[in-house]
Amino acid sequence: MTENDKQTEEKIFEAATDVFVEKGMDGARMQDIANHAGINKALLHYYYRTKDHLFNAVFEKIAGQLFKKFAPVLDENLSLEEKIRFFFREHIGFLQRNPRLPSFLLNELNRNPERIKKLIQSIDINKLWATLEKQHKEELVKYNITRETIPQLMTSIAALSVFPFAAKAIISGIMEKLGYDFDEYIEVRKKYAADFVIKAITK
Amino acid sequence: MTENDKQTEEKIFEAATDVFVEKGMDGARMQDIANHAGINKALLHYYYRTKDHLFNAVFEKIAGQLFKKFAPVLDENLSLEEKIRFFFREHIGFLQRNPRLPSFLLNELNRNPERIKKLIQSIDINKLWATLEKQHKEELVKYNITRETIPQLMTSIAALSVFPFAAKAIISGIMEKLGYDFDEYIEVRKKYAADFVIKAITK
DNA sequence: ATTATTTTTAACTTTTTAGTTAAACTTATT
DNA sequence: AATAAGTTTAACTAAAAAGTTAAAAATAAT
Repeated sequence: MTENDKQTEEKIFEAATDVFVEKGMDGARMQDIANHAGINKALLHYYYRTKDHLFNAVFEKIAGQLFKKFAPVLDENLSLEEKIRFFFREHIGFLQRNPRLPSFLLNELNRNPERIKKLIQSIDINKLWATLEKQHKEELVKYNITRETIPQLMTSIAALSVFPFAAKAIISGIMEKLGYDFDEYIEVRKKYAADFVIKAITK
Repeated sequence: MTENDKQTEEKIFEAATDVFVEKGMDGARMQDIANHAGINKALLHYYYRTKDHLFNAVFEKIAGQLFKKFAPVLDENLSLEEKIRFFFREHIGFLQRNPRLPSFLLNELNRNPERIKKLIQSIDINKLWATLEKQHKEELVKYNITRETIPQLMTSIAALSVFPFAAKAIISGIMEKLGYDFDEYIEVRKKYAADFVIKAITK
């Protein structure tokens, strides 16, 4: 009963996640989601009244997942370099398991900027900088990191991790042509990106 | 007559570009395009039989524009460092004028990977490497650039330039919250990204 | 002026898709 | 066994959007 409820509700949710992530809100079809879940449209609407409801549920879960990956890195008890390496290993690892999330999220956010305010509430850059300053006071002098350049640095780190997946279609196409494998390229990238950033910020 | 034809055909094409780039193929409406062009739907179909025809025309032009920006940089008579600075200035400059292209292109390519083969034909990485090796034989010893790491380096450069625009909605949201301006952030980025890369690849 | 071309008007068809409904059926609960 | 909840079936409505049509009006070409 309640067990069963959750089973099918989850089946629906997972199917919806797959379809929305692949096709986007506009491209997704309720019938397609029902098929993926192995049920019929009537039951789909029985659980989620409208496409919007379903989409919002999916979107918020996904957005939460991706952003939560960023935050706790700074709290680890590691040196700055180790944190950077840790971040790329974990974050790229997460994206390996969810390669289509970046493209999906970036696109839906660009189309619907209202969604962003909610997400941004959870990010407090001032606090982030405070943590960084406290934990790495002595270390920071070795690096070209100032309060002014933090946005540039943060977005650069995000870019190096996220972009290969956001542009996966093109990059894997080029890789294939060169006889390389996208998955290998990504595996190598965990270290390359970390080295790249550390080198770039070291005085 | 023929003059007029081109006028309205261009009007349509520009309107279609605007709408497709903003809404994507699935989200765009033919009626909306007609309105933007200041004409009616009948005339729109008179010039472009179907939505698909119109979209393909728009997509190919845009994709061509963006990729052409990458290639000719290497042919300039400049040092490697100067080329890197030149690239970020030019490429980010282009994206400043066309901020929505990255999100649009990445998304449509991910949804429709067949399109990619056409685009990739125009890129010849082997030739690119040959040019690089020839023009910078002596210089290259100063840098951590090998044939093996070229894909990593190239995608990193692309990432640093393109990602801020692909993620503009989020980044400008965060900037706003911090009292910074996205446009200033981008202006600064032309130099920051160049310095970042040069520092990262210098031995 | 006349003819040809472009453009508008406005109603129309067709297709696709979201969402509804009611009845029958199945499975779990008591 | 009886009741309730979950699920299917299949036909349906309503709305949105693509695409069509034919006739009238405006504009350009000869």
